[in-house]
Amino acid sequence: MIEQLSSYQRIPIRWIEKTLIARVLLPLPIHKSFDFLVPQKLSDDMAVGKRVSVRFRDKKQWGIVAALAEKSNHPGPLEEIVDISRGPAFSSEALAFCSRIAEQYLGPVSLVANRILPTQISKREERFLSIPHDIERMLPSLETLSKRAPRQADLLRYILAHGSCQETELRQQLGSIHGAVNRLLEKGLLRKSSTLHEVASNSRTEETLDNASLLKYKQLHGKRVLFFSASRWPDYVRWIERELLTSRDILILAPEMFLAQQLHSYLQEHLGIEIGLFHSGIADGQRGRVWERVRSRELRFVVGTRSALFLPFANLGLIIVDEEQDASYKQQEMLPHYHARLVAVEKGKNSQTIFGSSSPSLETFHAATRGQFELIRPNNSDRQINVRIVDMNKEHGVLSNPLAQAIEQAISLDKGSLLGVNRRGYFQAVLCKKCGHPLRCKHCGVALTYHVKRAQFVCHSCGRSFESMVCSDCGSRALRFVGVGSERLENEVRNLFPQASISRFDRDTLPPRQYAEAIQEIASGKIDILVGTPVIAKGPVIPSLGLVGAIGVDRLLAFPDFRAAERTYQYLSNLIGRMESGTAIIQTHYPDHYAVVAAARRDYDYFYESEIADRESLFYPPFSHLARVILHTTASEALIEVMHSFEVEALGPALFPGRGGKAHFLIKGKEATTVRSACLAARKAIPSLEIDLDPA
DNA sequence: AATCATCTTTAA
DNA sequence: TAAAGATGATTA
Repeated sequence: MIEQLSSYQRIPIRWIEKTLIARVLLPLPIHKSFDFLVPQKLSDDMAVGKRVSVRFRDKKQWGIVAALAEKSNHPGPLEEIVDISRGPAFSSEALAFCSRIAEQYLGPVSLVANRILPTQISKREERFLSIPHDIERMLPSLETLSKRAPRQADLLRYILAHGSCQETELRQQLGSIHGAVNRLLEKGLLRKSSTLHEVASNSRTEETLDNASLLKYKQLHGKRVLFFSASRWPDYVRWIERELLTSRDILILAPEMFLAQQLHSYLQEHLGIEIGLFHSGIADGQRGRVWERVRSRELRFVVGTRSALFLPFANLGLIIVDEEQDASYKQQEMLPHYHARLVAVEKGKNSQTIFGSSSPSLETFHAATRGQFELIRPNNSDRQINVRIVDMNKEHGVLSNPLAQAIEQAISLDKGSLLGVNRRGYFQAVLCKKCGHPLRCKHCGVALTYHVKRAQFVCHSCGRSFESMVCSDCGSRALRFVGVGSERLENEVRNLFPQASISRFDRDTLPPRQYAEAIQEIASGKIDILVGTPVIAKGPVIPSLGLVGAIGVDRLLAFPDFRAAERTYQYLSNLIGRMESGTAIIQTHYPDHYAVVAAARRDYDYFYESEIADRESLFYPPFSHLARVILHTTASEALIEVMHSFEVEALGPALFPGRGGKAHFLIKGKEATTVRSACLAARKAIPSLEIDLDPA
């Protein structure tokens, strides 16, 4: 109170009376901000990027301050800001960046900014758990614990295997651990500290850090690099080590939560420093804490998923986007529909940007061949893998003979088998009975989908439909519908190998914990056969594997999307890449398809050459840019009208399966800016238009 | 997004 | 003709 009075006297009257106005972004899907008065008592704490509480439409609402001004254009009276949050806030640069991205993707800034900023900040400081003694002294206690307290034993084993880690990581991997941690701390078998302590273990470090043969690839020259390599993590460690010598910030992205998690513990283990972890699976309070520590520059190194791009880094020196080809980098459901790859390039304008991949996306590789990326491609494919394509036109049943035999052999050799099955397609794929090729749309080359209800073949890309079709390759009228689900496969495998232990997971979104468990089980030999959906293809090598099987790839290949072949190739090569040495078997009805053949030969260039030619002749990315717009069928005419005045093609309308009255168009143009401005103009004419630029 | 005013359709 | 339904503008 006294302080306030004294500062009162120092400031001349006219300054006090000058009103301060805050432009506030409220969590509404509209493209404007609302002005509020900043009361005198809050003016000291006020800053752009802060979260503030206001009365809006007679209700309390939280919003974010977009700007401060002295005058308002609003004719009516202004409400006062009620309070300023002490939780996470944007730095003004981070807010500007967020606005720029939202605008670029034509999404409402107000909604996007409010979604990106965490709401709470956890007060509890994360501490590191480590082991105070050396391993020999721990072993007896570990044995006694195993009998009476298996939970505590598990925990110790995890730390012994992975090195010191944070409590959050342990919780993600092992579940609820609070009690066990406290008891171990009481017994003095565990140590808690605010900095990362190295564990007295000699099992780590040597395998990667002395890999001198790769040293020649370790110097970075360009701002943008495509690092095309099957094993990348050790090189990341090198590059990060070099970057750590400067005082700039580091951001590493992984496509999925569980991959971010794995990469995080790998890097923390090999670098021995504290690294932040940021993804949507982390509790909000903890995310808020990471956010604030980044903002205060206390934390300068974060591993996370695409949402980590919006963290308030002040001075990014290095961005690594691992598995850059992964489709998860595209934000599909929520606004804005950004692609993390493009956002990373934008964010990393002044820093080193590295895209890492074992099979780069066509766009990125194409850009690299044109000199837009420096290509680093070590020749390190010395794996002993024997790939075999099984022509399912000559086999019947779910499991082919060669695959069944290979599984039997793997079991007898005590090696694990990984069976990937694609249950992703909701609709049936249509294949020609004679030549096994999928039916394709004559106009866009995209695989057709059969709609049972409408009894029509529909192209989901351009909206054209056909009553009947003949095979575009051989002219045959005989068609077949294919479909193998993971459950059916699991049953089949159980029937054939009743003595084997089999595990399956088929949800696409797994808690990282379960995923890690399943991989751990097959790595340790606890299970013989693991059946799973395409997620199991993602991740580093599992050493104990001796067999990889791909079942039902045809669905991926027949997916109604121009990227179907690319996805198939990537999926297959990732799946095969999880194995160090052994046999891989691909079951397919079209064994001659270039995506299958290229994956089997482990020949990226062959795939690239075939696919890029297709893309060019059909005018698909990277030769064109796309946007998908969703509207009510009645507005179709208006949309076509608007599109006429731009140099774009409007393909559609394609009716939405399920949602009545809604349809989507595909907008295709040579330049990204043309497509964007065409969509912008279209939204002016049709306000309810949903826009997705660079759709997946 | 939620709310309120206005215009349109619908069933008796 | 009243009531239900769709549309549109507004929010500070």
